[in-house]
Amino acid sequence: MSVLVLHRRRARHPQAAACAACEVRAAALFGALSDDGLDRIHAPIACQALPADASIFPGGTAGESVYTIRSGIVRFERFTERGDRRIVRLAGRGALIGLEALLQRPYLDEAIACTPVQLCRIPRALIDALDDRPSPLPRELLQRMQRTLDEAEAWIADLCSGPARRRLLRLLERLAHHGRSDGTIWMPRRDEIGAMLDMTVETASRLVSRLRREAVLELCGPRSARLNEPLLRLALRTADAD
Amino acid sequence: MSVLVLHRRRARHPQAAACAACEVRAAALFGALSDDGLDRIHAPIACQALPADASIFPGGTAGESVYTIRSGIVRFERFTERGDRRIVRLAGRGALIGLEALLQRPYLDEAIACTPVQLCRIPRALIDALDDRPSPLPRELLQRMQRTLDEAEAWIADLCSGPARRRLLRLLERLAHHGRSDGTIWMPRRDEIGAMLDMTVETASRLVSRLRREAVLELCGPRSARLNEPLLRLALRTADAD
DNA sequence: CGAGCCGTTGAGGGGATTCAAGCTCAGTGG
DNA sequence: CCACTGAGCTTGAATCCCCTCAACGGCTCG
Repeated sequence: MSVLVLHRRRARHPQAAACAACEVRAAALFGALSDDGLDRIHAPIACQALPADASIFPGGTAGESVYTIRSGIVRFERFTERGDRRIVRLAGRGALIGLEALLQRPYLDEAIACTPVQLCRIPRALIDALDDRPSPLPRELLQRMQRTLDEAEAWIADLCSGPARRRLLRLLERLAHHGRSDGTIWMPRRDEIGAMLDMTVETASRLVSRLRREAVLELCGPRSARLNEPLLRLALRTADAD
Repeated sequence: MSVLVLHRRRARHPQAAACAACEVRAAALFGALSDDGLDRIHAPIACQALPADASIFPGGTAGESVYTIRSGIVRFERFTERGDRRIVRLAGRGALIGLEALLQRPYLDEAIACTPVQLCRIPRALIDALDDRPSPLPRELLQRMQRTLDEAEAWIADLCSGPARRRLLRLLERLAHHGRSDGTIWMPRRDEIGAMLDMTVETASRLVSRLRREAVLELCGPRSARLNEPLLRLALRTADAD
């Protein structure tokens, strides 16, 4: 790993020149910045090369940098609620990873090099300095998009893994969070369950019927149901145990 | 559907008052805006109520508005490459949907009301007006996050659906896009394939071996392989046919 | 050389799909 | 009024895909 610490000069900033000349610039974050904007960068950008299987950042830790991938492939790993490993994303050349750092959030997943990778590590302070107007809207938008992305990855981890019964229980758990004020939830049609959880209507129907017999679920109306949340949690724990 | 067309007044803008009083304001987009920012809004915001199963916007069309969900649940549907329907996301109260409009992109998925919903339709021009600084960075960031989200949803649609063989073929197709200059691709270990596609190492191994016998794939080195792309496409079409 | 990781292959069982039939219920028209 | 119809849900039986458990070979290490 080589660290380039660069200082501001009269004429043109050397890091700006380096980024302008960077082969992945067009695809990378600063491709959208003018040369003038690049000149304003005077914080250190660390270029690092990592071997395959090296961890770029661990999941759950406070992020202080974003990274652009100059070459190689990076995967994002997390553990499902049940506890087994799941890869939820791949990122390749030109991708900007670790965006959580911009929002002062912990990294969601562990990022691991699939192949040898070359990265540019960009401290958060640097981007903050480029975006110094007190403008709440972009930040709010970024937070929202980040949350949406979080949920998409959680969907992959929770609703696309394991046997059908567990996926359905996880879905019901989520629907409970969107519950109505009268304690009922939106109950999808069987084919909608199938489209969410990748199963056939028959399987969905069988599983729902079974949950009904187990009193986890009580149907009230065509697209409405009532959950027995303690029993749901119990069923989830049992399904996770094995 | 009721449309509120509001005009600027001397004192405080009525839409600003409406948004300030909105019950979901804390969770919604303009929660982060100051009252002063809200006063700057003078474009029409349409509040609409839709019944269950109504389409909010179709997939693939140019988006002109974002929406906040005031109540209800919305699902996002698309069709997998194979052609069957897949629900890739759910959004509930307070969520901001249709962000593609801010980036002048077509909506990715069709958004459909699961329950009766109440929405606030916010024209793109309104948000653009609030963010009038010519600042390339936030827009670039938004685009990147949007692309990441797109890929996450495509992952759900392609890599979490259907039989194991098809999921593996789709994965290989993606890895080909990240191919190295010498024509080889990064070949994941069998347990990594398992973590990406939710299958066991044994299944992954069997399928890889079979693709090798079919000459779709040729292993060269421990984590490197060469694809026969015509055969890969053929295999994909065959797997999609049934 | 034994230990451990990684990949492969086999046998058996279980879970999900497929194919099929029957059910309820709302809407329709004779 | 009531058969008719179709949509949505349920259940059964047979099949098949994938998982589990198990054993084995190649390979790199200490």
